[in-house]
Amino acid sequence: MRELTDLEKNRQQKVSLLLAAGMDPYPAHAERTHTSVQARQAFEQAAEGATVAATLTGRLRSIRAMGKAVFAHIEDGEGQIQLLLKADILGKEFLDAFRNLFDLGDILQARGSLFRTRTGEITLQVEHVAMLSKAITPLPASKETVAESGERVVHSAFDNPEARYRQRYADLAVNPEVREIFRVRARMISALRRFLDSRGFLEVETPVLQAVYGGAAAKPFVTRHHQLHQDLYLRISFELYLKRLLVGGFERVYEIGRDFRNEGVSFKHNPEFTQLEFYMAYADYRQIMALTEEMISTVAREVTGTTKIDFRGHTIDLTPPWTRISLRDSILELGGIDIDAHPTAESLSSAMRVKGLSPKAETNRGKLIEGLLSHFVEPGIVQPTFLFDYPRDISPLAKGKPGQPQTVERFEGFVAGMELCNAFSELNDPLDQEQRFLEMGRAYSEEEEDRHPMDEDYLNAMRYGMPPNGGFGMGIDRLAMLLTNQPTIREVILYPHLRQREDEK
RNA sequence: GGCCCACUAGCUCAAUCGGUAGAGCAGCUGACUCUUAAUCAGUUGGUUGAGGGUUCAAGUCCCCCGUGGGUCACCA
Repeated sequence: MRELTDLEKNRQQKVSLLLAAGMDPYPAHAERTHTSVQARQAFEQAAEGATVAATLTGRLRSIRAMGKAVFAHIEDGEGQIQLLLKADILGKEFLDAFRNLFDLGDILQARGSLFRTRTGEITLQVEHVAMLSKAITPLPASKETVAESGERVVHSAFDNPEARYRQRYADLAVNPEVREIFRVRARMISALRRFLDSRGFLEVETPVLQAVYGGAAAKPFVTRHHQLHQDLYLRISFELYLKRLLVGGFERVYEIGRDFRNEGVSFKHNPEFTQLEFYMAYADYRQIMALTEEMISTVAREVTGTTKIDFRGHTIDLTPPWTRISLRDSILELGGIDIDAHPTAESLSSAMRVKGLSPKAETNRGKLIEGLLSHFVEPGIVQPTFLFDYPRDISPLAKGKPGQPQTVERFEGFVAGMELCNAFSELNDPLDQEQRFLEMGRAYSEEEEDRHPMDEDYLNAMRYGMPPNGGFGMGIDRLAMLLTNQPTIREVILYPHLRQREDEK
């Protein structure tokens, strides 16, 4: 265990002093009659001159001691409220004890009556105080003032990202705007559920531990079941399990849960992230596209009150309809290469070299096209845009486009230079699906980690007959970034993955 | 995994050309009964991320390691 700092030792001593003074520093029971917001409301609604008694609880966030009176603010789940402790009410001895034994960060309970100070602030005139939890470690010191412009100015803000993520509890305790991000995130997820529930979707849960992983191109995390002597993979997508349910007769299903991908970490990638996937029988990718823009604009309106959101200096208008452009047209327009004129990887590679690009050798046509997409198209997309009709050889679970052997009915939604969602008319032909699995298997050598196992059971399910359906997947964290105007995924994940520190090993 | 940047008091940050490590807040002592970054006076607090090297002298220069941030690669 680490040694306590001098500040902490000092506070630790106050625990025994509190006990000696007959005050339990960590009592089991607390009382509260009002939250800070309720107290203010009660005072404002009471008749002029009436006494409004209240018992409040919260964390001590500021103390201004001035002789025989002490002003302080406590903060509860809804905000801050001021306390006034006066010697002529509490007695000089108790006021001294308060000043000696209570510190910033302590959680306390205060009983008294509400009044308005000369400066107009509704304040609790305190008649009794009890400690609810003595804080040993001081919270990171930060103070805030309100400038004359009305803008909130934070002094000595606790804003070092590493420290904030590693001690998210301290971050949340001192940065109310961080708490707000996670409130918005929670409202966003319940709005998504409401939207899908109201359209007849059934929420289900499928295995996180899987013997055969699939549904996306990603390296999995491997774990071990000791009793069964079996390696298991943490899922990289829900897709194959959810579509099995369509075979079983559920026509509309969705799942919100965690996916795990053993890949690089960046401002838009965390090793574990929250995904929404839904599958809708008898819909194709065009219908899913319409449902997508409706869902996201509805959720944005419910959560932020508008479909025009501010994100990193842009105003993004999520109001339907979103721009629709085929992948071919977008690459032709922005990159000057017509992918339809290049049916082979070789031909496309040479066209790319003419444009000064250096495509990797031994890669398939689809991956080259994907490279063109991320090079020419993705970074420039600010307003919500659907790119549609993707290469078949990077979409093994999507249904082919009639008459176009190299293209599948698939779209991705992009906003603010980020891929937000991915959807397609799902392949439901078991023979075709088996072919695709075999093609994917041939595309990688035995050693390559990207090589994916054949999912025989999934083919079995499909042979029983799967209704035609449209499927959809979206990174919830990225939507949360958008709706909370945060530049990195770490700001919208409570405990983003960080390397373990040497001194913690 | 590559490259760039950062790491100094509990928190936020200074420290000129390599020359005694400082400030604000927090803390501690005291004054003060309408304050709100309260104010005023005094004061404590440091293995400068770890280790090694160069030098009379290293927070500063070099090497190596750690952690983080950014970026690239990777990511049907």
